[in-house]
Amino acid sequence: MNEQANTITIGELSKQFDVTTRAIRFYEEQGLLHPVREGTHRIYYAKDTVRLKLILRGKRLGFSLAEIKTLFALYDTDPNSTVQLETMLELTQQKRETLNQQLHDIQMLLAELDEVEARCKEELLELSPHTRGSKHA
Amino acid sequence: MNEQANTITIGELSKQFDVTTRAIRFYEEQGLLHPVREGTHRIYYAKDTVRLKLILRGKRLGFSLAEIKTLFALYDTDPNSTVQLETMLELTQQKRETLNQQLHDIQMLLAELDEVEARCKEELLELSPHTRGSKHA
DNA sequence: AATAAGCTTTACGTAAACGTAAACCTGTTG
DNA sequence: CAACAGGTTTACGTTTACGTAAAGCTTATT
Repeated sequence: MNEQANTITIGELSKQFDVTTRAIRFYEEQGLLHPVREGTHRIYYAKDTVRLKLILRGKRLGFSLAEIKTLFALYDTDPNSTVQLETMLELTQQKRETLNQQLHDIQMLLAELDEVEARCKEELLELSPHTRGSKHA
Repeated sequence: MNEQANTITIGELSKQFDVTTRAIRFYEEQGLLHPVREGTHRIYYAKDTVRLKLILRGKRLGFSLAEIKTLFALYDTDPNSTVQLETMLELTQQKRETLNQQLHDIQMLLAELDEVEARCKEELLELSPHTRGSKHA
């Protein structure tokens, strides 16, 4: 009867985000997740799933787990130290630059994909002229 | 006096793009670069530097070298096969989806950075109220 | 009680992307 | 010619991010 609503097990979390339990435990090992224990078992709250979502987003952007950890530090910083706050602002600035660089890169790549596609479709038209409706060559 | 204009050595290429010569040779080993040989030495033409630029851009976006290689295949495809052209279109479509996902991820992250920054600046103001012009706490 | 499903830790294996070192060649400059 | 800068191959080492067992709990169900 121990069903604490809004908590889930590692298996459920695993299915929700389509990552292995091994990966989830590894993220914890690296200090990216801090599930509560119920006996020996891990239980995850909503805030943990938010974290996991952020981890996966970071990974999709090519960030290392270490980098993601420093990003988390931004959120978790104790807001009582002026120095820490200023350090944090520097960090956000750095990340911002990285992200803007990536934005630029993506736009370039998308443009190049456009070219390739256009070139490609042209040649397809040349290869099958006047044969409206005929699929495959 | 062997100065073929518009060709460069591996060392020069290395400096231009701030990558090690080891990395450059590794990319060649993986089939991403194909420099001409002059005796035993590698020489690079403009098209090679373009390739390297693309490699680095891909890496910044978190693509693996293998994925970058398939991207290159898009450019190099022989435009005589309808099947190949269609395969290519599928590939560009896939990459496009990945890139759009990344675009979305970046926008989310940037928004979150905005929040962190705002929160952070507010707290800095609270910590040093009325003390206009005073740096460092 | 016994079995299965799901959890736990521990530990060795692996692919990717180079780093680093050794040992050698080659062109040129003092 | 000797030394040095920069190139070459070969090969083993390293980090990251897990995969893949193995072997043993724990909890629900039969």
